[in-house]
Amino acid sequence: MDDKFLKPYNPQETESKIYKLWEEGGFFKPKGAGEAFSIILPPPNVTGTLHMGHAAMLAIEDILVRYNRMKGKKTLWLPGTDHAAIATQSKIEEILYKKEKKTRHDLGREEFLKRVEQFAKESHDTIVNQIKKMGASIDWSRETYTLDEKRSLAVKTAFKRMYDNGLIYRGNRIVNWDPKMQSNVSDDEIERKEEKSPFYYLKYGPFEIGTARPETKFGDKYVVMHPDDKRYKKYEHGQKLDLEWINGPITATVIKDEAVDMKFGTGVMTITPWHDATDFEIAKRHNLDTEQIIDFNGKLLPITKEFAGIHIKKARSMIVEKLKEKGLVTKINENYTLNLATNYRGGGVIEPQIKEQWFVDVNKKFKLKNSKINGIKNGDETSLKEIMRKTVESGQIEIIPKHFDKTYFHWIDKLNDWNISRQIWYGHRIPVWNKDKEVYVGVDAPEDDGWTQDPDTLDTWFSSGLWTFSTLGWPEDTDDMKNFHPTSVLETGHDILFFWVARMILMSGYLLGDVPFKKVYLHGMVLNAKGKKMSKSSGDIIDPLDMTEKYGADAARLSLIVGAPPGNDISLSEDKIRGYKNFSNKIWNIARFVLSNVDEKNIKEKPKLSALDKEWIKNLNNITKTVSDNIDGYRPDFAADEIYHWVWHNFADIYIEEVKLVLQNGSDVDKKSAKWTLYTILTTCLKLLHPFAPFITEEIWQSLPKKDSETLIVASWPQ
RNA sequence: GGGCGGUUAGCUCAGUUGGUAGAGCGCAUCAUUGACGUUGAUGAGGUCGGAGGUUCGACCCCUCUAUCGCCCACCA
Repeated sequence: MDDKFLKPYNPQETESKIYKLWEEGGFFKPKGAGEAFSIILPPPNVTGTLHMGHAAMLAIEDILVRYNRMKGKKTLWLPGTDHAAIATQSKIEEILYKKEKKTRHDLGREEFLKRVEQFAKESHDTIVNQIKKMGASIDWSRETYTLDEKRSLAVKTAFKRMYDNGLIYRGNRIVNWDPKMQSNVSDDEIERKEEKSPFYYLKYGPFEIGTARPETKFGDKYVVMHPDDKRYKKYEHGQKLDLEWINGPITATVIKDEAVDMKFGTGVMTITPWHDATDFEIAKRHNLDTEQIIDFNGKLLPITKEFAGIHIKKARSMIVEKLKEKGLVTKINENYTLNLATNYRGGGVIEPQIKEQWFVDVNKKFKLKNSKINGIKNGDETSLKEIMRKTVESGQIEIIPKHFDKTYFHWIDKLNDWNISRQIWYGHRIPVWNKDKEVYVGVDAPEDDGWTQDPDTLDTWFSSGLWTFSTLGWPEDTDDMKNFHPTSVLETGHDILFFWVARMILMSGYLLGDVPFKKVYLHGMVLNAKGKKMSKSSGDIIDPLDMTEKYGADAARLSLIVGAPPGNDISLSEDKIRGYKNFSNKIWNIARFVLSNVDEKNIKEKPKLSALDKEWIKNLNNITKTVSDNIDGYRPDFAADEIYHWVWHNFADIYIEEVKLVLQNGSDVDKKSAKWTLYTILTTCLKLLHPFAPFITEEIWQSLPKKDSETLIVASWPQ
């Protein structure tokens, strides 16, 4: 027996050594010609460090990858990082302002981007190190970045194809403008926050209207009511009314529209089409005038007269004062709660604005070439929405757990065109050039002079949408594409089902006529011991690096797997991780016991087995099947729990205790049988445990006297 | 307002095609120079949110209801 077993297991000493052994052995690269199994790593944002959610993701994916590799499949797990346009840029802007009191405009586009790149580089190195610490058996030779050259080519190619097909268009529409970020964001990037705000009732000629935002009301010259509202029967659509308003007399026009809720307030409202999506739709339907009241910095425009140049935050109370003086305020509800729209990255308050932007048309019909999508034949007319729906509806893509497909369909049903242009600097520049009235869209800049490129960048999810195939070399026709696409499974958090999963299905469906993956495994959020979000302010953040250092990566991984069924949030405490550290110790001591009682001559060939040992080999086969079935069924949580219990409470607590008696008092035949069986159960258990606890199992494996593979990582999975 | 989940032992949660409930932690009692004290054995503790229904039989299926959480939404 190796002397190392005389000391307790030391993960710190072992883990980096073992990881090096695997990496240098080239075991992370796909091997063989068999069936393929592929996972593309959801690329972590280069905004800092990994958290426990990432650790859980890595653990689940590594389990699937190691299991399939041991089963002999040609297994690829491909790493990468995400430039995370808005998230990264706002992070750098924050740091820049804190440290140097400068904005990005003080630095200029070029210098600012240098700073971002530098930060992204450092962040990348930290992240790669963390991924390795978790034991991820991922193929670093294929590492990618969403903003690198090949991915840029993919992005530009995709944009051009969609533009040429009429699926990308430029439109003057109402968008979600974030004055803080100085960019617009898509509907999905809006996070609504409840906020107490007074609600004002104002006299508008013969009507009473309500508003939480009096500062937008200057230009309101349309008064809208439901066509069926009997209270306002005497007013006709198009009727003009002269009335006194904030800055003097105006002429208002009556509009009848079904968008008005008769039950809300007085059933009458005025509209501000430039700064409200609903109002914009009403104005569009009736072809009404629109006028901007607030500029892109959040300051009032000259239409507001004496308030011009004042920021809306300051202006509101001043405007209410003026309204009061003029006797236009009828009442104020101080207990009103409104759902404030904010940017989910950076938290800026959204001010809807009409702006010219790029959109992906999700409803437009087009002919799908080379379709491998169930229910859509080659050359059939379809739409992006239909592709997103059919792939999941037909079961071609299976979402695990199942109930998320309802959420997914629900989202598709209300989906509007996807706004893909951003006014930020960090990201893929839109591949569109303008010269006078001419527009050029292409992968490369036009050759002749006088063209200027669109200053905007693309939504980060546009490039993420291509991720399963841009990482494999698309638009080139590579071997990796042939071998590994569609990928076997996408494993990610349920919080990015819309942002990412849906966009990948859209992009892959359109560009390849195929699905990007066969299964979507959604994991839950990692919460604190009380089931709440971990946060800096409550000081309960559990850091993956701290935990691997304190308890070992194997313990950290197990704590994130057991009790975490797909889709369920998991509450994590340090106690739980400590519990699995104890399990590591148990495994170590089982190995010590077995190896101190068994030597090479006992295991050369299979002896005649005692009745007891036959029974235990049968038990071993049962647990093997249970573990395999649960991993195959995408229940790694069950698989881990089952093997954990079996090893500890059956193998160790029962079998080893019985064997001790045999080794003391048994016949020679029974002793031989017991030694062989002990060793067989140990080696099989190391294999079964390997996907979950790769480091300690490999470390023990390295000291085994007889084995069917030099390294456990590529040993064959037991049948 | 719409959708989706949860509600099971003191705590955290399992319970994958219906056969009167399980784990971990905690608690109690006991063991001890044993491969491992990062241990082992034993035990206490639950009318499975509530009310109906289907069934020979329901934690599980159906209906209603309470409550918590999440997501979505143009109540100005």
